[in-house]
Amino acid sequence: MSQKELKKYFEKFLSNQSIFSNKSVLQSSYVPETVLHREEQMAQIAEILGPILRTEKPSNLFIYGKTGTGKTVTIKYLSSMLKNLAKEKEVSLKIIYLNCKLKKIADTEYRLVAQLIRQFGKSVPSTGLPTDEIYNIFYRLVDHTKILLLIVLDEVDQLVKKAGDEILYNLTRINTELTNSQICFVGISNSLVFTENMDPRVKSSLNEEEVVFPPYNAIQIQDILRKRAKDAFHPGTMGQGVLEKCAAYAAREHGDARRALELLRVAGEIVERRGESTLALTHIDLAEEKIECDSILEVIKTQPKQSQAALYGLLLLLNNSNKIFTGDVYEKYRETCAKVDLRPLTQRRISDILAELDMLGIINANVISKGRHGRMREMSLGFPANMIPKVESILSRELGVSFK
DNA sequence: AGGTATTCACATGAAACTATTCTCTGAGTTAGG
DNA sequence: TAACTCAGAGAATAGTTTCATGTGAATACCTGT
Repeated sequence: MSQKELKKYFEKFLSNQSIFSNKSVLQSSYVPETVLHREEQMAQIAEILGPILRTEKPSNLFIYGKTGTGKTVTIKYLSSMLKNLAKEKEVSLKIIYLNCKLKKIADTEYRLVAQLIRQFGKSVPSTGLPTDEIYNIFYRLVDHTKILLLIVLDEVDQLVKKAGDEILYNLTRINTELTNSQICFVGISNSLVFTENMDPRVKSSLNEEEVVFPPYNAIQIQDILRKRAKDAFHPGTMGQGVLEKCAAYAAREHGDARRALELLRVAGEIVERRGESTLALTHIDLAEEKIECDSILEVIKTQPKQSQAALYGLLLLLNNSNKIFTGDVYEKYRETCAKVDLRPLTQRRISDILAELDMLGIINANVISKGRHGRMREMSLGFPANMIPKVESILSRELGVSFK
């Protein structure tokens, strides 16, 4: 491309008035100045956390609700409010928000405590210290001055799933060791049955109060979308029925507002890229397709080599029949390993990898029994057939082999 | 025919092992006074 | 003698392997009619 052409391209981009006036409003990290349709939950939480303002330790709190039901937004909103009030009343309050799902940050016991320490502005090694040492550092740090500490653990269920529930027990026990300060926990969980298979000791010490966030219905999502769209887009760029359609999509997925917002944002980006001026219904369909496709490709791309090789083997079998079984995949997998010069893993491990791919939605797997002929996974692709070429090209690039 | 027992080909679980990354410690080494 | 280097020990963590046990139903094998 010549320089002139390139320049023209950029100029076109610039002259093209964007339909966004403030795109960040649609990003998931955005905290709006009012939270709609969560009045009841806010009141409950405020009541539970209220004692903070009298420098008393409130009960530990658990918040349940599926994704996109406003848990995180609500708690972030309330904590900034609490911070301001505490400053007014001269209560020494510190609120720490941690997302336990973030890999390499807060997804194990050690890292969680280390991250808490970092929030106090002290740095600790990311590895090399024994766990109780890190706890001791934390104790000293917190107990140094009298302070009320509110720790918000988002997606705790992930943490417990990965590292067991003693973590929570240890954390709650910190309070008994402290003389000056006090710590209060707020756990946020996607799964409603999260505490069910937890150790009863942990349960009783942590789960003192709980608030449930029900899914939004279509009307409520419409309200939210309308409000955000007003801030995010220039007036007059929104086509007839677009918000309603977005809301309908999201409501179908257990009222996930985050999804609806993402849909709207991606649709807007499509409109922008095409140089069109209004967002129409067809863009929503395109956006949905794009989100779906992108997320799957992204997941595949970030898989370890071994998983990719297993998937590659599975794709090789696809041409022959629709029903694919574990043994065949393993065989093809070994062949690919030989081709790519990869040390083949045991069947045991591949079994787990296939289960993981199933969890990720890349494939669909069911365990079936063929009677005398054994028990195995019956697998099929988890994405539409028209995506196969894209997946194949990613895999051959990652693995350095070519499909035939 | 109807009922029971086998058997296949993995699934699923638990524990142990491996490799990597990182800190800390103390012995040995070096350079300057 | 202080500063520096470097190997070794110990931790956390992710990814595997090894060993052990579980599983659902098609088939083989009885049983009594």
